[in-house]
Amino acid sequence: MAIFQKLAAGPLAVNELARAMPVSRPAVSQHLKVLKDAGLVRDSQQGTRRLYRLDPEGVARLRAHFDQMWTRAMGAFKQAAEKPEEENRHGQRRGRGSRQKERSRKSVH
Amino acid sequence: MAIFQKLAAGPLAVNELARAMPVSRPAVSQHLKVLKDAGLVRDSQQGTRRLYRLDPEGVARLRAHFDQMWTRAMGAFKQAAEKPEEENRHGQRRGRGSRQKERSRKSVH
DNA sequence: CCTGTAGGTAAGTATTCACTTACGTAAGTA
DNA sequence: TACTTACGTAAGTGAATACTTACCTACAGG
Repeated sequence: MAIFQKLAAGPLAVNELARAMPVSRPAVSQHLKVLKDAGLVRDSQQGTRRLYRLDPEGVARLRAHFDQMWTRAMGAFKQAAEKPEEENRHGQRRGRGSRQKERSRKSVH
Repeated sequence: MAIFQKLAAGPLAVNELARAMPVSRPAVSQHLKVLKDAGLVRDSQQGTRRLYRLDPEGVARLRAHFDQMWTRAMGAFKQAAEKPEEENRHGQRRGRGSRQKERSRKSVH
């Protein structure tokens, strides 16, 4: 997020980013790779340096994704608050005499 | 996030959540604790069970936080795109003859 | 009371993460 | 051609995370 926010101010080379942060340059490179894979930044060769900048499209996509999540969450929530019937007071019975003491799924150890 | 989204559909007890997930009940409890500390969910005793539901206020706060981030980022970005002068073509010179081979800050090991 | 269901918490462990150092390569520059 | 700056990537490592099992307490019903 720190990198993301710095890039918001304009394109920067890896070195410039790294110099303004408490971590090494390779660390920054690795973060940039993740951001790039996520489509949040783009890079361009610029002589021997490599300029990174935000990718507005990717950012917009992510933002939309979150917005949808909040909206969905609050929408469904409000709806559930209006009719507090249903969705409750059920579901305790276990599969008929299943005596297991709360076992895990998964776990193969 | 999975828990969050399930809760969006309405209040649920820990058991009900856990049954719908690939992890154990205690794991769910721990996540709920984190969500609660973050102000995203609230809980209420209901007989022997404990119902968890989203906390609209906390959710709204987080949402606002993100919105602000997107807005700031894109705002600054757009502004920087309009005047592509400055903010570039500078910053390569190192402190005059500093011969260190790229050292780290931090690292005390 | 005694028993069974619900659920929080402690302790231990495997997995994931974020960094670091060490190299290796490309592009400008003398 | 040799040197230097800028970067990416591999390998290794410590710390943080996300689980698991094992307990322990609270409430509800017979």
